[in-house]
Amino acid sequence: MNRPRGRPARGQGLTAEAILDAALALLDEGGEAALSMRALATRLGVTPMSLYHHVADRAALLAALSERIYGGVLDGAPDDAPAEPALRALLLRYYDAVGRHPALTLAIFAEPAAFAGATLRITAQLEALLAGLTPQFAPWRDILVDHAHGSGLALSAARDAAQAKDLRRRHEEALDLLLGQLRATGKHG
Amino acid sequence: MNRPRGRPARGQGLTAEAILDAALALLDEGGEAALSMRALATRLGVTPMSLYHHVADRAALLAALSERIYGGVLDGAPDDAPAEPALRALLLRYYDAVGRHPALTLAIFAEPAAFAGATLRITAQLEALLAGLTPQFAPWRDILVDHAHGSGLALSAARDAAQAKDLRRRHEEALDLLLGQLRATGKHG
DNA sequence: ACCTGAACACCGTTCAAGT
DNA sequence: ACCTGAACACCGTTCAAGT
Repeated sequence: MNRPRGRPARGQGLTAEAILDAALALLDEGGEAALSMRALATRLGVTPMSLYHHVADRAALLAALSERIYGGVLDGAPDDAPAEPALRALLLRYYDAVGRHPALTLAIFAEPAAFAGATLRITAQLEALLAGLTPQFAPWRDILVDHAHGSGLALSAARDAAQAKDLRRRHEEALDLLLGQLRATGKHG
Repeated sequence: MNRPRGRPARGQGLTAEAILDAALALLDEGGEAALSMRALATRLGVTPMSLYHHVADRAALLAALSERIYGGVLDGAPDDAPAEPALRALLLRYYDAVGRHPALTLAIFAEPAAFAGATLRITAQLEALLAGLTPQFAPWRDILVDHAHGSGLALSAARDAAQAKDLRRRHEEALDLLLGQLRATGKHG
């Protein structure tokens, strides 16, 4: 394509924000394979190399997306709420984040470098809440996180919105089953 | 490279077996990114195109690997054993398969076509065993499978064999915690 | 500072040709 | 039947050059 080279005349050039928006859209639409630096550049109407002025490389792009999506999971959580409803709400927000962006989640699983920021903070918050409910917080932390992951990823196989809603309802029931067990264990364990 | 072209003189040419062995080794050593058709061909001392006479494409290769690894999980399970120990043994064999080949597991997650054979049979067997233990088999099936996945994948972050062993012990404890809850639920639920 | 084209070392897969 | 080289349409990333 014959695009003018050099810096564009006006100030509205490429931004990290716009790159992340487009990258997330590619990921959501076509899975990890669809998110290539070249496809991303094409979608933004730019050459692939322009991207490297705003993100270090593809791994950093995934890490930034992880921060954007999973960072939001911890926002808006009142810290004066009782532990159990707070735990339940946090887990459902996490499940929803996984379910909305399964390809991102899978990509992060394979990219240990992206497993640094928001996901660790979520785990820490989870542990803090669990510590107030049961002495055995480590196994419960794993069980609950794994369940959110697996159940959220399964959401991507839903045929339509109705089935997705049904899956979410069943996830919520299973979560309540687990939280009921946790409550029983916490009391006499 | 100057390799003789055409069919090799003796009968010991490339086999699907040898391709799967090498593919699994690449996957285990370097993750999904390391398993390219070209790297696989190089490791086997062959041109990339030779592979296509034995496997349809990369997706079929992953599906065949899935069948090899997860097919073994169901083998050697006596069907006259009581449901609970049979369930426990099946889940631990599944966990071990995931833990031994995390990259394969992750690759299959992203490749819906590979989610056909052995994994579905494992789920079916799990459901059959659970049906004898609790009326609520669907949520427990999800909880137990998700836990095996998550915990097995976490195994790949272990620094050494000692830590891996410790993680496995903790997984087993968490599994027994869940099975204890399941037993309690089954009785009065 | 930010964008460009050209280049390098890769991919998966198809095709026509060898034996 | 099974292997080959050449080709096509892709990758991520680096570099030197433009404005």
